[in-house]
Amino acid sequence: MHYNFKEIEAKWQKYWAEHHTFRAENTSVKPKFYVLDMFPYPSGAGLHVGHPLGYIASDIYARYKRHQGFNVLHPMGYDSFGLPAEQYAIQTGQHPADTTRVNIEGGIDKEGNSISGYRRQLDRMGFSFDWSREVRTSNPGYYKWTQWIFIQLFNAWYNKVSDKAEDIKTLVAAFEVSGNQDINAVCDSDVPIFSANEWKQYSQKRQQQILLKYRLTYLAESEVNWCPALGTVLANDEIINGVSERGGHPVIRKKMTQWSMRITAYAERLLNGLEKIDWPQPLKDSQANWIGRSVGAIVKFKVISTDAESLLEGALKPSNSKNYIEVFTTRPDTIFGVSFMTLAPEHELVPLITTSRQKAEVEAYIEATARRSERDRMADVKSISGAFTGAYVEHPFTKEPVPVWIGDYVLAGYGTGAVMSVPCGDQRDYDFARHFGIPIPNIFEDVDISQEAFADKDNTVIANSDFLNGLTYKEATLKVIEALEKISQGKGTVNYRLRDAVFSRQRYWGEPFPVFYDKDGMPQMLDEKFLPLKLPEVKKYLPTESGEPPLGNAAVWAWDIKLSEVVNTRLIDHKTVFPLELNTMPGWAGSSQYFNRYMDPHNEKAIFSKEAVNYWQDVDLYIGGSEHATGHLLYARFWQKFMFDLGLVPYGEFAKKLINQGMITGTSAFVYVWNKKHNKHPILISKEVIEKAIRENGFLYDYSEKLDSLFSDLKSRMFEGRTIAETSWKHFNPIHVDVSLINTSDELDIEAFKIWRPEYADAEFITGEEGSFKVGREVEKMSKSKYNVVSPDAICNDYGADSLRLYEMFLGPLEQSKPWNTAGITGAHSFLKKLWKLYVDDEGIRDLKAEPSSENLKTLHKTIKKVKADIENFSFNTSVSTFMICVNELTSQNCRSKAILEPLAILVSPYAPHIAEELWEKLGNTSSIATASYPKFEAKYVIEDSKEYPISFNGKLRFTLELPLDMNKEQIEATVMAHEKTQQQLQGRIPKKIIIVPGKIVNIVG
RNA sequence: GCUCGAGUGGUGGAAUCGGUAGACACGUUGGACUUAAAAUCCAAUGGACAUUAGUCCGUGCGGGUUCAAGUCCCGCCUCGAGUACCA
Repeated sequence: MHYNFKEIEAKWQKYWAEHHTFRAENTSVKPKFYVLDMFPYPSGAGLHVGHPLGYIASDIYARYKRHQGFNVLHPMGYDSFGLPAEQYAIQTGQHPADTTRVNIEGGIDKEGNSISGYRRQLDRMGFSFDWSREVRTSNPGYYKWTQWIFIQLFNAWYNKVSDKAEDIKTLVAAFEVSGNQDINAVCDSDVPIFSANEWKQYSQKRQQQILLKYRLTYLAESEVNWCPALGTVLANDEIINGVSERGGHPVIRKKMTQWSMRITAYAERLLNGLEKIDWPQPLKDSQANWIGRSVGAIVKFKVISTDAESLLEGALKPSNSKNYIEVFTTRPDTIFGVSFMTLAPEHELVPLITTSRQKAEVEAYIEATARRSERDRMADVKSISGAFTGAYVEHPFTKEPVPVWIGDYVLAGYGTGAVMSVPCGDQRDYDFARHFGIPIPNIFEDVDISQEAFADKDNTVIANSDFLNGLTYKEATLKVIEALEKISQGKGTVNYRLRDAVFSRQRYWGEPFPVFYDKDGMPQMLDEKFLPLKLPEVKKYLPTESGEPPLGNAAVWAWDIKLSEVVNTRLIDHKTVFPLELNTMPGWAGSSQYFNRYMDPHNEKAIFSKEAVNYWQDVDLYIGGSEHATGHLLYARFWQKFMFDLGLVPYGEFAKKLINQGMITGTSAFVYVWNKKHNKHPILISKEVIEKAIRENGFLYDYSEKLDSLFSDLKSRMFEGRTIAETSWKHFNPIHVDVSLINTSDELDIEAFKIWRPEYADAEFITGEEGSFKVGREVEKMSKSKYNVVSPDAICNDYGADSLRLYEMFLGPLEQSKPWNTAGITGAHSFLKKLWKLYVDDEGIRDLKAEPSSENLKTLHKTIKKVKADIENFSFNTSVSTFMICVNELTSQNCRSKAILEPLAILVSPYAPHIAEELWEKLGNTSSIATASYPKFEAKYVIEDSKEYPISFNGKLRFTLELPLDMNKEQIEATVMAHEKTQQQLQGRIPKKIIIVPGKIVNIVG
């Protein structure tokens, strides 16, 4: 009986589905274990062999935990809202829901392509997912709860005193008692101070406007890139040199009202929480970086001189006495080095303080910066630009006037949008000062600032700074903050780089907001009991002609508060029928709580039941890509903390441990084409021919007369100051070849290639000596356009899922990126065949009644120990080697013992579950191997009584010597010194020193 | 620029605590079986010199610590990822 993987794999996949082998129960006496994968976006291209890497690792872990007696939750679903489906809909008019369904479930797309579907692809790889818990973010039954969370966020504010989110009602109650004077909340910066009485007298609309400044999700004006010609908002990377990538239309920066998430309220907790979770350090670093906590001070500079005095009196003073300009600085110790101040061009005070003389220049500058996209502005760091406003502020200590400039190196969105410029201590201030001829006072002791600024905090000694002279950075910072606080012109503060997250998208294929706008234009939440608010049908998936998002095309998209249902937009009367929100939620909305929904995915009454979340608690192991470091993984942590504040989940962090699997790259294949105009037909040259010619002759023209004539015109150029190899290769045009046309020895199937690429049907192929045509290979990202995509289906057909699983793990460390090379899979496949042969011969199951030998037991227990340790360290590649070693040893030991082979099947089962089930059954077991208990390691079988000692002389290994392990140092020394080889090495010399580490090494020095 | 990773045979990689560098596999070469191919099995495989021992060199580069360094320390180089005027 040979190893018929096709039959075996189909048989067990069917068995698992029919017996619900991997269904997790929400109540169990077993301990729980939650293994989660990042769910995929179901694209039309299907999975390639790179995608399942993480799924295989998590599946091995989940199966291992089942063998260990855990009740394992290992779910899978689809992040099925997203841009590609929408773009496809715009092009073809097909509903994204339909194409998405086909991408998941399989079928025929509009071009007649047969799509096998994610589900079938995943099933073929033998994953132990509990499919009864599948979620799809685009299903109304799922996004109902995404909308529900949005409503909870809207109904919450962040109380800094309790340091958590609270119900908005508690805020209203506080306003009614004592206004907002004593409220310490995370809110917009422009909240006016009001008393309880004032609050009560505000109109309904005014009250709502104020509350919006406190809510955890709120409407705010955000700047977007608006393209009037296309009638749409563009992402930064869709703009090149200020015009749209497609069509070249001008793009302007425009303020638009958008929903935002007040994630900044959680900045500190998101940062601190990182210490509690076992996530990869690089990922934690990048989150910490993204949050960007910096400690410094806010300093207030009084505006003292501008000809716009009336404006100062009239416009600045009443709103929070803003005849001061606030800056944020991390170096308050350098305050005596201030020689100017710079504001972002968008700073709200710029128009108010600019003098009439400078007005034209400042306005021109502002306009010029507004025209540049944010990306251009950031990309162009080198050129220095700015303008003087004509105004002066007063230095808080010296009382000297300080000129106020604007410059686009100051970002409106960070800190206060204004900086105190200390050119001697900051390179950007230094460059700006140099450029505009502003003085650069030096406030550092013994530092030369004639060439560049001095920013080395740790080696700072302050000078020329009044009461700060002689102090270090730390001392001066403390002292200056104290002094600023005394004169009420500043205070120590913490600033974050993290911005609130814009939550609106002008797209169709996303979650609709459960929001309508009342007669005042204020947002109102739908009552929870009317959720889900389903995505409406539209005729077109593009923005409307008036520039509204695609939902503006929906005919039935208004909310009737009497009927409590969605009605035709024509009925909008702003009395009982109101317009619904036209934006949809961004991609990360649906993925920010899916891990909790898996605990109780069919619950219609609640996002999940208390019982379910109390049992499953949190994710024990999460595996996914590092590209989500500052997106999904940060937002999900934010929502989890919010859910924790509401008392819905037991922990503020959703995943204890996280592993980033590396990317599997493709190995592209190239042929090299010489297609100069004087060729009658293209000439393709085998790589080995080119290499041989270069190796032997310096260059190709010596190798072939025919080519010589073609290349002669280039001869002279070819050697010009470059290496031969470099110049030579330049004259060949490499083109990608589909990797399926290449055999394991990198040889091209020429006939197949001619069929695939008819334009080369009459090409001349210059082959190597044995008639083979070798391609060049290079590692690149796996992508359709590079023809290096390998599909798991093809591998399953040719070698089976078990081979695929083993090989993907064998490729290298899970977290590392590594190239795919199909040729190598034969190693994994022949391992499985060898394994099979241990149990089965031509007739069927072998007679396995033999008593295990001590060698057999040693091999088995060595393997148990190593594989167990490897799984727990996520070192799956080395455990595959261990299996190979084990099977090689048992084969040469001629092992015929069930006592060895039965536990071995369990060890292999997490990695290659199909063959393990089949062998388990052949051994006479009637139930699935999935929950068989994991073999126990017994040290007594692996105890060695001797060791082959390496004997080194002066650190160099000269020979090895087998010695009993119970020998002590003295005995070892005596034996080694008496050995003839030792004497031979020493040649009569007396060793200075003899190092003996029992059980390890002997080193003789001298 | 900043932050974080990583550099080991022809290739993917192993070496868990400073203790025999290159496990395991691919590829290559030679052999067996076969009319032939596939499959399978056996042997060799870091480099150089010597081909009987044996010797030297070798983990990106240059130093250092140590009886002993891929591993630890100092200074560089290269590649990759993230981030980008963050005051």
